Amino acid sequence: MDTPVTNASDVPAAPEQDEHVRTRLLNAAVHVFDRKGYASAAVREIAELAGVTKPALYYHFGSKEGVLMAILTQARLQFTQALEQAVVRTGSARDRITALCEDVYGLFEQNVPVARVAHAVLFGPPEMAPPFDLTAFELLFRQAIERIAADGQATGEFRPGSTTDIALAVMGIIEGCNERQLHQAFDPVGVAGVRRLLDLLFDGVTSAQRA
Amino acid sequence: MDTPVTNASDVPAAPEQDEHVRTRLLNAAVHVFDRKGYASAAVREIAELAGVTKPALYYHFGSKEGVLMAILTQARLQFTQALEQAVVRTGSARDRITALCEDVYGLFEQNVPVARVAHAVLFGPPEMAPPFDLTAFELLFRQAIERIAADGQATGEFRPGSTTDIALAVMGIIEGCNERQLHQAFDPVGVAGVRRLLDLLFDGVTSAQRA
DNA sequence: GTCTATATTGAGATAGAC
DNA sequence: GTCTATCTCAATATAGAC
Repeated sequence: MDTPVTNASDVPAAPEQDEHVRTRLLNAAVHVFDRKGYASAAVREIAELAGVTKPALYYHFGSKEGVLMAILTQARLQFTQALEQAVVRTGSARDRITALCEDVYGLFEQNVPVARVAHAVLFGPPEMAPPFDLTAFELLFRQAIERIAADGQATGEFRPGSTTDIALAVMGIIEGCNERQLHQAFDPVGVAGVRRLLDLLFDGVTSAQRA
Repeated sequence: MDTPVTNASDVPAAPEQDEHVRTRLLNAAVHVFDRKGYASAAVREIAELAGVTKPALYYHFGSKEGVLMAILTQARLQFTQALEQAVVRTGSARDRITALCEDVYGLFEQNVPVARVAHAVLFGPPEMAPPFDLTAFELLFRQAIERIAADGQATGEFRPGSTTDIALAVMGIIEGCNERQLHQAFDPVGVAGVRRLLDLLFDGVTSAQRA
């Protein structure tokens, strides 16, 4: 409220908030897209939430679609970068897969609104938003698991078999956990739950392994 | 095309199709909702696809929302009924769970458009459509698996542990398989894939079970 | 860069004839 | 029950001042 205005040289008057208008618009858009859905979201509401008016939004992003594209581009970059960093690890194949999955789960946990918007676009109708490839994340994730699984099979830690099947099983479990934190009506399983479910997959449900 | 018109007593003129208007509207709505999404779907397009005009739709369903509700109500009934029938089975716990999952996967496989619409509503923004409880299916599915898993633990077929964890792992794998057939860009794994992934969970990924 | 004011289009819903 | 014609309103986007 009564913060003194610093007369920095190239900083224009931003009396209320330090964030740039562009950032405020993006945050507001994520919030509104998340609650109303992209199609039902009103540009007016986004602008008001950001404390500006509609023309400011159109000045920065060109269109409502442009706002969504900016959100998705940023999210895709952030997620893939975090995934690439998480891939390089040492230890047993089991521990490496577990750590990777915990990272991915944590990534969703700390970005629930963006993840929900991205999830809606990924699984939403193709004619709603223009084509935006979000499968890169899925591919990166799957190939990382497949590579670790191949290592595990080479050392004898894992039983032989299709590494793609292993990756699909792991990703299914993680996807299930992620959807439980994306959906309001379900209780999130938490990181501990992720580890328990993965242990189940590694060790098996039955009491005796078959031939 | 050239089917002779039967002059049934109380059947009004339906020259082109035998289906009642209500059914044609529902099918058309599923198709349009699936492609455009509920919010972006135009009532006019639904009516045209069904071969009628807008007032006919409003006569039968009252509103665009009413059409969606009719679709979801019918889908929920159909899915829960099929699930209840699939639960009662005999054999080992492993076989019962596998058969149940194959049934659920097949249910989605044979109703992809409806499943996509339902999935979009379930995971879509809460303020878009009025609240419609689709979690009943999830609950029914989970409890069925938990019950079978408890049986398996009682007979010693399954290792002791949380039956909820077993259910969540199984459902995650199935949900992953279902999403791969709901999404256009992924290759469906098929029923054979479902079985392979479940085998992986039952037998475990590692070569030796730990204490 | 951001505003006020407005253009323009499209969609949900309805009135009333048949 | 289904149609033609229309109402009403909200939403994207823009023009032009400052």
